Amino acid sequence: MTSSPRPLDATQLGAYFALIEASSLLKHAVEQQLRDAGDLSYVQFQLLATLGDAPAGSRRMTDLADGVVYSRSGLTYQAQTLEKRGLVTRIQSSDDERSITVSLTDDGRAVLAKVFPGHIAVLDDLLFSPLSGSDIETLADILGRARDHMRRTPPRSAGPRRRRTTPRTDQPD
Amino acid sequence: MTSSPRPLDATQLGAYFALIEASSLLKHAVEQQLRDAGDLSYVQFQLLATLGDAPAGSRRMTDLADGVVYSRSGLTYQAQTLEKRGLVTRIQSSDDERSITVSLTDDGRAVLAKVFPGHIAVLDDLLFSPLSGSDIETLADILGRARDHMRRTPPRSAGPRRRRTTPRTDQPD
DNA sequence: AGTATGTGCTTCGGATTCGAAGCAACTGAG
DNA sequence: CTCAGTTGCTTCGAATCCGAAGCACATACT
Repeated sequence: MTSSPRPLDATQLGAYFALIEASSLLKHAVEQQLRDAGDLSYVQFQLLATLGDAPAGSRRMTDLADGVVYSRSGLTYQAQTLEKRGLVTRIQSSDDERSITVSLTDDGRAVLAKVFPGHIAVLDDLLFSPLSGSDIETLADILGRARDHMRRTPPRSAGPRRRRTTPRTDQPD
Repeated sequence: MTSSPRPLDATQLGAYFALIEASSLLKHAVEQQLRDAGDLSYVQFQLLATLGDAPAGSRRMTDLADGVVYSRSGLTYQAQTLEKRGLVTRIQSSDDERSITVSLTDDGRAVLAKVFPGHIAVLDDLLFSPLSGSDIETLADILGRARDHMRRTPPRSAGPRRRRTTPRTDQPD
């Protein structure tokens, strides 16, 4: 069973490790900056930033969770925390009785603004400085494609409801 | 103070988000695979893999922590867990009385082997499949450079080891 | 040698995390 | 309308995580 798992070639391995290491190192550094610039955790920042980017500064809980790749329960926790700090509000959607709309408050925007310059500085220092303009373009392109692919690929073996996806080999459905 | 923070241009933003999102999505997916293939968390896998890669299948705690970008206390916790499961051993270095050498056991190697094929499958499906060979090469190159840069850049404002903390205004070194 | 500093690891306490289970509102088929 | 299945969110319990503090060995400076 553990026979030749078709080993990744060196390049693939290198790309994989570089991806994981780079993102970990970057996240770690950013986390520190955020911590002492505005007492925010990385997720919290991601949430505020996502909201700030949204059309009306607001999004549904679920969309937010998907956006930052987070568990729903985790998001509930963080949303409560952020609400307590007055950085976001949570109101029930009149449209959908069970849906909750999270919105950025003015305070939230303020914190975001306060933290942003330092955030960018870290990115410049750590991520962009050793790369050329075209490197960055290329990176955005390649990783963008990878991300899009992952976003649209359902979790392996977790899809209990694949209506099609499978060429009805045993399940006519 | 919050005046024009010199906004990142669209490409930079795109690269940054793509990096974070891609790594998060990938990590998440891999985590699930590892969980039900060998009941390992991502860090645990990283640790075993790092050890498996090491010359004698062993490393010092500190090096291990740096390698996977983890806190020391977190590593202590995981090392204990892995030791309890018999996947690694921890022995004091005879050389350095306070240093601990973590080594992969045969069981550890077995688990690693058991989990590896599925791990690679996930990588192929999610990360590599939408990329060309040269994409992967390029990715490895660019991210590799970024990672190396970050590894050698000390944490901002964490003052590596300024001898006196004071800018020799009174201390002529 | 003798003291100040540095290094390696663990313990401690508290914050965060996630999955599973639960609840309420929606949806679609009869 | 009514029932079964979904979907959106929260609660719960247990695992994990990190930084600060602590401890013991090592090294440097005098």
